[in-house]
Amino acid sequence: MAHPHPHDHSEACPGCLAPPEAAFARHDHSLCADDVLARAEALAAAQGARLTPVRRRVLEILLEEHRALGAYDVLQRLAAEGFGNQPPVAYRALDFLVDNGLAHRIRRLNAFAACMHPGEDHAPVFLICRQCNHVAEAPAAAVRAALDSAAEALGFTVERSNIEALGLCPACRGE
Amino acid sequence: MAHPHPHDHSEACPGCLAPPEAAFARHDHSLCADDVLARAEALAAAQGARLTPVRRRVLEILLEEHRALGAYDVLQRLAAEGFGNQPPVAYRALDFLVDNGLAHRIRRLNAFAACMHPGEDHAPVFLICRQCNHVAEAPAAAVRAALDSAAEALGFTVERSNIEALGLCPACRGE
DNA sequence: CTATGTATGTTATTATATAACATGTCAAGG
DNA sequence: CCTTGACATGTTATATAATAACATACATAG
Repeated sequence: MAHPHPHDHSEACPGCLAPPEAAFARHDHSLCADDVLARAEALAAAQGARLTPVRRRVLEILLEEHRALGAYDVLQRLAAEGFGNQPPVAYRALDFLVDNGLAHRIRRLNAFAACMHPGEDHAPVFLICRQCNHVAEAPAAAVRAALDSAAEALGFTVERSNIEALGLCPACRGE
Repeated sequence: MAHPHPHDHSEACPGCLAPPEAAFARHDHSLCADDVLARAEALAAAQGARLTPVRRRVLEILLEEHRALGAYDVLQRLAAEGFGNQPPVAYRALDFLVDNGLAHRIRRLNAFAACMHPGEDHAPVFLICRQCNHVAEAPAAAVRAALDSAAEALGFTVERSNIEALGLCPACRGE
């Protein structure tokens, strides 16, 4: 985690949490990003999903940024790089990533974030700092279990869930 | 719960769960609605919040319907009844209700639902049936506790949260 | 090669939400 | 009584987010 690197971020890093404790701590995000990208590629191959240039690029963009990005933010980046500049271009790529477990949609923000645990079949919980807008993907098997059992008590079967929390990250809390 | 009443619904009822088990069961929703409305009024008075005609009407509309309503759905109803017919009219009333704990926003649906437990300081979890679109507000102290502890492990303080699950309600699961 | 499924490009439209300012209402203090 | 200030509502306009529908390209199995 302490490593010389051309792309060394000075801010806290949002979604990363190779060790969960590091989610909001300063660290070299590019290492996570590289790792995630590699795993995403392997995963896509394994699933028979085609990680085409646009899709891959969108994932890279999500990984670069230290927060969730709106579809139109992504689109702007794509357009600047010679990809299509119409909304469906961004939405299609984002939908693909979400459908294949490579990104998450954060409904509270109308935004998207790269998944930091592709292929791990995790139950993501998002912690959104209202101050600095950083987003962390927290491990939440326990939360998901509680949700399942609350639902089961009512005879409801959970297929997908989104669990999002707004609050203060450690850094902003300190101030 | 088995009671003669002019407004006796034939469908399952969404948000109600005086006993939680009844959430998706058939029951006379109008009793819940009346009760909730009365409690909402008391609550508003206690908080010094003004439950004006539009606001009250919006709450009634939310209580009538057996699912979450979009702001524009509500607006349409309001307009038909002689209230303003511009988006801010609906959004302001809805925002008021949400801010005062009388309604919830369901982000997955871009919609709003009346709170079935006004004033109880509950941690709402929403169960959304993808088949019939009914929405239930489940008790979820355990879920919220799990979320808090997951967040705390990362040094994150949760202020607000939205926990939503998509799946199949008992009725639709049976088919 | 060529047919077929999938991906992308493009135009247009729909859906959701808010900014900004004008007008009205109502109750507390003069 | 009246006026003033806070809050609520009305209204115009616009911002932001998402999708429908169709055309074109492109890869790959047959």
